[in-house]
Order: sequence, then structure tokens, then C-alpha cells
Amino acid sequence: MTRSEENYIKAIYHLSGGGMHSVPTNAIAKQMDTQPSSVTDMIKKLSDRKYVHYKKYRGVQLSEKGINTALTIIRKHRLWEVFLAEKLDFNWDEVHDVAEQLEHIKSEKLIDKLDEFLDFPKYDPHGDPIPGKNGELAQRSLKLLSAMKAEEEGICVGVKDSSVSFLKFLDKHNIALGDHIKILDVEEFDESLNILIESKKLHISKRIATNLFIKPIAV
Amino acid sequence: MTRSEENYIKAIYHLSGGGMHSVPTNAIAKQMDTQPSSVTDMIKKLSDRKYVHYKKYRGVQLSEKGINTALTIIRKHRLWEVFLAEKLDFNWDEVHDVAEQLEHIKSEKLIDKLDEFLDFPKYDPHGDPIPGKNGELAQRSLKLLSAMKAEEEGICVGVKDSSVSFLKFLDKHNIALGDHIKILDVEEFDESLNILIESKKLHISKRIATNLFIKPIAV
DNA sequence: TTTAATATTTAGACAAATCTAAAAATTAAT
DNA sequence: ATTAATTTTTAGATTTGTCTAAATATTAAA
Repeated sequence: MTRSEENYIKAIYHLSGGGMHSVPTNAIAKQMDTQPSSVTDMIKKLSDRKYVHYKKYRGVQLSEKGINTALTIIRKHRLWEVFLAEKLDFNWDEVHDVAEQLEHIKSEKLIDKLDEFLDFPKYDPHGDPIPGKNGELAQRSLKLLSAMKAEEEGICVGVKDSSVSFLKFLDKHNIALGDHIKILDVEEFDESLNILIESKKLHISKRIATNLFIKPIAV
Repeated sequence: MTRSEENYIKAIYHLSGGGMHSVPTNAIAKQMDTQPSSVTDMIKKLSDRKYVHYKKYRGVQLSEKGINTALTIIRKHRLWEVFLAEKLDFNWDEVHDVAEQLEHIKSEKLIDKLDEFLDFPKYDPHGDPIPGKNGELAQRSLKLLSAMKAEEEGICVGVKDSSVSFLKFLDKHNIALGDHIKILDVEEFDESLNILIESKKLHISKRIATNLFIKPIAV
């Protein structure tokens, strides 16, 4: 597998909801910031090599083999993210770009040892589940912060919008993965929230709340 | 810098004794297992970009810029080797190939953080010095084991021959970096050695002894 | 110092991954 | 059901890094 092939597989995986449905050529081009014609070329190659099912003009869908390939790349990506955040003190918004490179390193032993070194983490720093060695994905039983009601509590475990600007915003306001959150009340007219985050009061817009995943704690 | 350019720079650095003297095209081709014509092509490019000084038919020499580039690549390579050996329990003979990939990851922050995480090591698992952030190289005041006399003692800090087969041999006989070594006596007729390694007796051929670097301890 | 052997470069080709522009197919709109 | 708009594919070109085969320069040998 070349680096480019891996990137296409990964993009298709994400765009297809984990390989569930098929994906149009243009969507891939937009996601990868490349030309549709380039996508067509690569799709043909991936199809020849049985990573995807492809019928001209009908979009492309990952095969079993393609899904497994995607999962090992994502496993690598997310394990490296944990390493960067946890061992090297990278911020949320800094891990992605470097992990994007590290995910292409080829060594099964490396990734297994890294997994062990990190103590077999189940989630990456954005709260996304890390596929296991055999592709099994932990399910998240999460709520969006915006879906919670006054008095409820939980742990901040992930973001929906993982854009750099959003992650920077969180860093700035000292909202971090693992933080304890308690909803004080919800403003009726704009659905903004007053919360306690690590026992500190904070006012949060609806916009922000719809992008933070919380693992609820029974109170 | 592309990956390929980096590999050429590194090869030239090693073949030229750290950029001291100039290197013939064929030597590079042999080292990199490629064709001389490919080397010529790449040399021209590196010359255009001021990494090397080049006169047709006269070989190639690293420029100041080239040497600095080589040192940062080697710094990355050796830091990753320390990480693999020390944190992920890789053996001596396994670190090289993976480090060969990791050395091309582009992130200054990553390598500085890694350096810190590893507690600023001065030598890699083969005993080779790790260039500092500004390219300074620690000097080794080392002897070959074969150059030592009866009763002398030291710490095993490196190998001269870093072929996989030699490293495997060392692993098999439980000779590791950091091991304490004491020379008991030297056989006159074949220059083989009887040594204590971590207080365990071992008989070693001259061939082996000429490939192990020892940091002598005053007795 | 001329010739033979070796080292190096040039010229031309190729595969991978991309691009632009034009053609063809599909979908949406009237 | 045509037509218009959009999506997708084809055709042909480009860049990077490589190769083979032939030409040229350098070095070693007679």
C-alpha cells in the first residue's frame, strides 16, 4: 500500500460512515482537496486491488478488505494521537497533523508495542474509539452536551467538530478531555448553558454545546 | 525535502565521514542499492538546492547546509532508536528499520518533545552519539574490545558492525548495551578473549572483539 | 603515452500520482 | 420527455524518481 492509497481508503471510510454506504467521486475529491479526475484514477486502482467495489458513475464502496485496511490505519492514527497527547504533552489541536504522518509507518510490532506502552487505550484524545488489533470498535455511549439537562453531570470525552479553531477555543477556555462537567441550568431563549467545569463556573453557547461529547455520570 | 532527498543526504554524510571528504557517485549508488545514473540525477538536484558541492566527474561533497540537514535526520533517527529500545522494548537489531521510517516525520516540536521525554539521551542503542538540536555531536572516548588488555574493565557502549546478524549474535549471547565487561586474559595465538560480562564468564573470538566498543573504566 | 579498464554522465523511457480540458453519463428541472 | 445542470470519466500532459543503454571522461596498466 502506498501512502496515497492509504489516504484514499481512510477518506472513503470516513465519508461512508465506516464503509456502510457508497460515496460519490466528488465527495472524495472535496474531502481530499484534489481533482475529481485524480479520484477516478485512484478508485480504479483500488478497485483492481479489491479494496473497493466500483461501478462507473455509481460511486464507490469499501470492500471487507478495504474496511479492515481503513481500521488498521485509524488504529495507528489514534494510538499515535494518544501517545502525543499523553506522553509528549501535545495539545488537542496539535496531535492530528503529526498523527497523519505517523499513521503511515509500517511495522506491526511497533503498533502493538505502542498499544501496550499506552496501556491499551480505548479512546483517542478527541474521544474517538480506537479500533482493536482485530478491528473491533468500542461503542461510545455518549451524549452531546447540548442534549443534557440541568443537574446532570458527566465527563467530557470528545468533540464532534474537530476543527483546529474549535480545539483551540477549548484549550483557551481550559476545557479538556476528562474534565468533570455539571450542568447548572439551561437558558430558555438561546439554549446556552451555565455549567461547572472542574468546579469552575462557565457560560457556554449552544453552538459549543452541540460539539462536545459527554459521558454521563449517574447522579 | 522529499524522503528520497533525505536518504541521499544521509548516505553521503555516512560515506564522507561526516561531510569531511567528497564521495564518488558509484559509492553512493552501491550504498543505496541503486543505479549510478539515478545518483547523478539526484546529485544535480541536491546541487541546485545547495545541499552539496558538485563538479562533474569529481564526486560530491556536502555543503554546510547539507551537513546540518544530515545531522537533523540522524538526530531524529537515533532518538527514535532510543525510544524503540528503551520504551517499547525493541531489540538492538530491530530498531534500525523502523527508525529508518520514523526519521522522515516532519515536526520539530515532535522531536524536541521526544528528546525531552527520553531525558535528552547522548547515545543511541548502538552507542552512536545523538546530534543536539544545534548539531553538536558528543565525542566518544571509546576503545574496541580487541584493543583492551587483561584486567582492564569497561562498559559496553556500542558496535562497529551494526549488521543484523551481528546484533542477533549479541542478543543471543546476552551481550547488551551498558553491560559491564572485565577482560580476564587474552589468548596469545588467536587473540581471542576470556571476559567477564556482568560477572558471567564468556569466551569471545577476535572477530567479535573488534566489533564492540567499550567505554573504559579506570581500575 | 597510448591503450584498456573503470567510473560517470547523457539520452530516452517508464511508473505513480497528479493536473487541465473536453467528452460522456446521470440527475434535476421545466 | 426533453433540456439544462451537475457529476463523472477520458485523454493527454506534467513532475518525481527511477531505469537501461550508449556515450564520454577519468584512471590504471602496459
